[in-house]
Amino acid sequence: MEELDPADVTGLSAGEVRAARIGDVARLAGVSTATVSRALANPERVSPEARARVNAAIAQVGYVPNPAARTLRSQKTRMVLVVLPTLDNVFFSKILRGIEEALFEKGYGMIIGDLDGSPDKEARFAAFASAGRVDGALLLNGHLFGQTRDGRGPAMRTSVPLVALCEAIPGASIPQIEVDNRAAARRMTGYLASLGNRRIAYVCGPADNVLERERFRGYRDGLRDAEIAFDPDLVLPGDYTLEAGAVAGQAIAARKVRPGAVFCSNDEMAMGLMRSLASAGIRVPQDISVAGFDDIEFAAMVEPSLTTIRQPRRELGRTAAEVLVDLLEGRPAAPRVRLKTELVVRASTGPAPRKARRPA
Amino acid sequence: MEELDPADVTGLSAGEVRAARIGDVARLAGVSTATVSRALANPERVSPEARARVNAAIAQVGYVPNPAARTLRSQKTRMVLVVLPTLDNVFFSKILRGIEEALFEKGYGMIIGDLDGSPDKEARFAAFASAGRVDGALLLNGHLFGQTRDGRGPAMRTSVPLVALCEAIPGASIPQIEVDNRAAARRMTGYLASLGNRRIAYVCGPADNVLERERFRGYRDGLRDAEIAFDPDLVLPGDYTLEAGAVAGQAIAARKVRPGAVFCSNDEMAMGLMRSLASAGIRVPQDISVAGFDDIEFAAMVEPSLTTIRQPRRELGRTAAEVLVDLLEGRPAAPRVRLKTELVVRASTGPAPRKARRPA
DNA sequence: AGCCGTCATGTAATCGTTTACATTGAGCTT
DNA sequence: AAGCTCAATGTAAACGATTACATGACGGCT
Repeated sequence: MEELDPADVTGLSAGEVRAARIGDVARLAGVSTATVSRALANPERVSPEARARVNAAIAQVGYVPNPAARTLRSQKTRMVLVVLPTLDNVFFSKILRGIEEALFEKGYGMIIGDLDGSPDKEARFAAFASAGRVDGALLLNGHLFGQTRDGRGPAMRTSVPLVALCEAIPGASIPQIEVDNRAAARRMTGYLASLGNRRIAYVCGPADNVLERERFRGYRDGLRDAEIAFDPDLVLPGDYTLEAGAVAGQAIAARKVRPGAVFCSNDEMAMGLMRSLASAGIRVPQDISVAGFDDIEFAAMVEPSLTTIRQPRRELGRTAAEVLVDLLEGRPAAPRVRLKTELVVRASTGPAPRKARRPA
Repeated sequence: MEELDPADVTGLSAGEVRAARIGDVARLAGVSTATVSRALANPERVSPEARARVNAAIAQVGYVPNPAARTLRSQKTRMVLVVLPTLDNVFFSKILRGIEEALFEKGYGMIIGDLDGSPDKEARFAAFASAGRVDGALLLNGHLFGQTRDGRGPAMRTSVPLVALCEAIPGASIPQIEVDNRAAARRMTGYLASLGNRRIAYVCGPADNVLERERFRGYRDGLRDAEIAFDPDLVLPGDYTLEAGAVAGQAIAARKVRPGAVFCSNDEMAMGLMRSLASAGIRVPQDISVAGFDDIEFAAMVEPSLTTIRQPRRELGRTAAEVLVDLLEGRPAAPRVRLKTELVVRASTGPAPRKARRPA
């Protein structure tokens, strides 16, 4: 263990009494503040000699531009607000990481807005954004950000560039980065059918969720492809939590005639469901196949490991951040990006049980 | 599905052409800008009549103070930087949520700094903080934030209030909010011993991690309590990831003489380890008991469910944020807070296997 | 030689607040 | 009635950058 000087343990203490300002640099370099500013923003507009003197002066006094002054004058914050339904969900963490990475590279900071199911917070974040504290926002929720119930956001004044992720907003005129949820769900349903299943249950996410609607549509597409009639009794409610999956699992376990496969709209629910089935003595995949969606880290680690749809989460975040920055810096931005998914077959799915198998 | 006007889908468009300024409010209310400013910051310092007129004017023009101007003048940003090792870890998400919650209530915003193992980023975040973009910082990493290798942070000028969480920094003079990792690990080790185990393995976190050192000490304390000699062969390296746990599990499975219990320094590793053991046909808890640390959500959902130490993660975040705000607003701040942990016994631990049992 | 465009630089206005200091008048004291 | 205090308000100077506009020097062209 290294020795530490408690007085300087933060690394943030000491040094000059007051921070150097642009004027200090200018004086030291023998130029005007305008030249210093230009040397920083447009080096090519300043003579090499002046530039060198300015850089030397900056290094000497350890000048760091004051962001508040910059923002006040230029109206640019180099900050992005990221609005998400909840921080408390592994699904978002990797996306966030992708966002953070990309923003960091471009010199932007990230401010997190955790909605946490509260409309209150939504309004406050919207006000925050439109008060000019950020240059733009990334929306990971499918709602119409900043709209009040009466359809008129009173705090909204300035137009803030937005990019939506994950839960595409239908008809919205803002760029959207998404995964083809519908096609992926269709593919998974088809795969479950190909195992010999005729009774394929579906555990839903929240009904008001745009992304969920897409997945559900994909499920129905897949049934149609396999010429299986849609059966509302095989659709169970859920809300993307482990608990909801557990509840759905209990419901299924309690049934007399069970589905041969259950497609859960996300991995957490699939895991909760498998847990309930195990408690009820139902074997996966011998008695029932279970599939999820998202491919979170734990999906490979549960017993049995979970068949699921892999989404390029980090990529999703990166791309969204890049598109937003393009937008912010006046470059043409892709209006809509679709990223590919992948069907990951693991141990939680297998041939349909005999009795549930499609007759010849 | 509700009908949307695509033109106003963002909720952020339209309205007045330019945002109202304090001068507009002042003119409308028939007072000076100073009075408006005071009515906002210290309502009791203006007459009730003036206050009423100001409030009416604010409502009428939809005035929102410009944060950059405010910050420039007052040197307060009402922003806090949260530095963490990685966003990509469920352990942090609940802490973050607690932080976000508390900060939000106090009217502060949160900026995320994901270190992602890069010293580069650390320096940049430190520069960011000391450039005055935040009022203070919350450290979820055990490092000395902002110190460069040579011990002198060149970008560091101003002293930024800090509060450390999770990985306490020994000898540091900043407030620390922590869990008694050592006592908790001791307790768990004692519990495993009480099941009849003499050979209790330990899977480590990263060696340079302060919190890890505490847990390891607790493990040794626990061995001593049970009068079990410390055996270095029973200590396996790890880094808090699922993969590291899986590797440790393979190592253990390959041994001729196996431990009766394995205490993993976090839940992810315990889950990876159980996965490997299962693949090797070793039964948990009949052949080996496995315990984790943290009690992440998934701990209750794996098969078998995991015995672990519950940490009040959200509370941890909340408390840290509150202490920091106290510090920022000049109130006396608690120099050190210790939160209680809880031993959660689930299905992954059970009586030691016969042959491993302590003689008489 | 005179004119003009270009380049490098400087001067000073500007961004929108907060707040130190000044001013006013009302109410009290002596 | 003069003097004093205090509350309420106003005036104007910061805060620290960016940037429109002005300036001067230089070189090329006619």
